[in-house]
Amino acid sequence: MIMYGGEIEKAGGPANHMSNGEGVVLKKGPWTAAEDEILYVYVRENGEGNWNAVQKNTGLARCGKSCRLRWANHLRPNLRKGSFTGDEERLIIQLHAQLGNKWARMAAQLPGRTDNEIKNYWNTRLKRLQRQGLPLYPPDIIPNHQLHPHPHHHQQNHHHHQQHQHQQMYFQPQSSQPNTPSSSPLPSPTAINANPSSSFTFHSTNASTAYLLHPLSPHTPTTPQTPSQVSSTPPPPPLSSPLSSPRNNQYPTLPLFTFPSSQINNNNNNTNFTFPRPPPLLQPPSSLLAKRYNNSNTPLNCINRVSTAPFSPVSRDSYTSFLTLPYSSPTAQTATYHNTNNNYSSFSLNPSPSSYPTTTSSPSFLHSQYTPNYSSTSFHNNPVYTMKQEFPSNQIPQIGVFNNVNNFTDNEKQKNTNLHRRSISCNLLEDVLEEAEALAGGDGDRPSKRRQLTASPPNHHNNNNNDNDNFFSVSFEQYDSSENIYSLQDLKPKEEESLQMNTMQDDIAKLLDWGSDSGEISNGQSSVLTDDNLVLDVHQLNSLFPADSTAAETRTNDEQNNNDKINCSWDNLHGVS
DNA sequence: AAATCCCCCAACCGCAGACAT
DNA sequence: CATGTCTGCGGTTGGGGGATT
Repeated sequence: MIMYGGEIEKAGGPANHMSNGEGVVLKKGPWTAAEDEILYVYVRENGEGNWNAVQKNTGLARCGKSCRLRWANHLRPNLRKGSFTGDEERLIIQLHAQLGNKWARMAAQLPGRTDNEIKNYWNTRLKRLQRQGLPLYPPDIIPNHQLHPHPHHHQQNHHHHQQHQHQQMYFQPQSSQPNTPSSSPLPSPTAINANPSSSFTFHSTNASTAYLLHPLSPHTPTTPQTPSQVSSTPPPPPLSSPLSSPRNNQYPTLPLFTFPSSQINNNNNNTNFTFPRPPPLLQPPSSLLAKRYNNSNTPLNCINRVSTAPFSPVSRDSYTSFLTLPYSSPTAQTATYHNTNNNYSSFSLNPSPSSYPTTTSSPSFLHSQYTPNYSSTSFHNNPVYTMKQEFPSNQIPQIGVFNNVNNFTDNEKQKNTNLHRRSISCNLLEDVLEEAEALAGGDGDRPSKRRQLTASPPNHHNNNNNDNDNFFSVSFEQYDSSENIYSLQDLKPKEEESLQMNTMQDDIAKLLDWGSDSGEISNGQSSVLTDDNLVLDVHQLNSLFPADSTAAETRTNDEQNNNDKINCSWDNLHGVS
């Protein structure tokens, strides 16, 4: 096997290397373009997971952890690079106030962002504010630990003595409960939401913030509700079937940050409001996706794994397929909402090429003008690279490149199409399972750490929008801004949904058998836990974060015809790709 | 112009949980 | 049940580069 070590000789001395225990010298330090290409191609072929096998199968002189990190932070599709937007920053602050240094969980709320990015951002911000003597949080955000001090509760990883120390050291101006350096100032997420039916309470010192989070309530009010009303009357449990999907129309999307303060009732300056735990996010039966591979050095191809499962879970083909298949007009898959200015914004429920930021730099091998030679010798000899070996920070694969790399046959495309059809119908079952677990009093509310939030993006690459596809067609075009009501159209009739339920009885039974199982899947995003007690509806986040505006700049005319609106792809949604 | 500071960010490390054997 | 492996998370480090002194 040819070992590719990048620029070992050039880049590093002995300190830049380590052994994998089998005499293979593994490289450390910055990744080169060639290494990226190897990793990218490998993941494309084999899916995520089993990272240690990358080195074994490709000769890439990188440890599994390094490969995983590189993929998650730089190579995976739909990464959103560049500076945080104001909305993102605001959300980060809010999330940090609620979650503390739970970067991965915060990243789950910021489509396309990685935990590392958020962590870096926060640490930088922390440092700056400390230096300037400014408070960490704006006056309208009170950190959760000040509202729900659990001085005796230690976080799960309390061994991290440094955790939150900065905040403890600094952010004390309003705290009546001193935090000792050894105790986490933040309530445990588990403690917050130990009860499946418990609600998450967010406290805000003004109505503005409350309003921002109002849409998080899945119980869309039929009449305008002031934050105080929301606070005083905890929403009742859903009257409809508890077997609900966050993707269905029960929980329409409202923009979180687009409401001008003038429209907000400012009478209540100290608002507490409560919203119930959101419906479970979609995830396949975890046992289907147990990321344990066979003992051979060759990891199971994800597609093969999928094909043997009763349902089609999500795998890497969830993105590769939509990346490689022709993009079709999202006619029935575009959800449009009015904001309060009566402007239209929209996002597409199906991933579209135009949803990819394209003006940020990308690994050169991902660009169409670069035709890599995939022979290992070319990797080794590296004769074709003329670009700087190390990428800049913003590296985003482009759709066109994937098309270049993926020469899927028509049969393969059809296979992917079918897989996604099944994925779509499977997602409802997964929700059913989740809810059933919760109703059964199991610990479905607290999925194991390894159970990752995943669902397949509805792959509308064919133009035959059959019922399965329409299942995810949600249009918010009847939002009445004057009453803050979202009416829904283009929805699948309840009866049809019920029929689907009935026809899936047997499968549900199977699923229930798997309920206690635990596993993990790869979602093509950075790690995302599913036991969020503050999981924002991904639709809401989609409304929050329209695709990188730069994407629109490079769209082709045809694409613009199809997507004359801002698009966010499913793959931008953490855990839903 | 050089030194220093600061910001940004990629990547590493250690640890713990989940799972397989 | 013990042990080993894999993975994910959070904390930390160190280099590059721009701004400032």
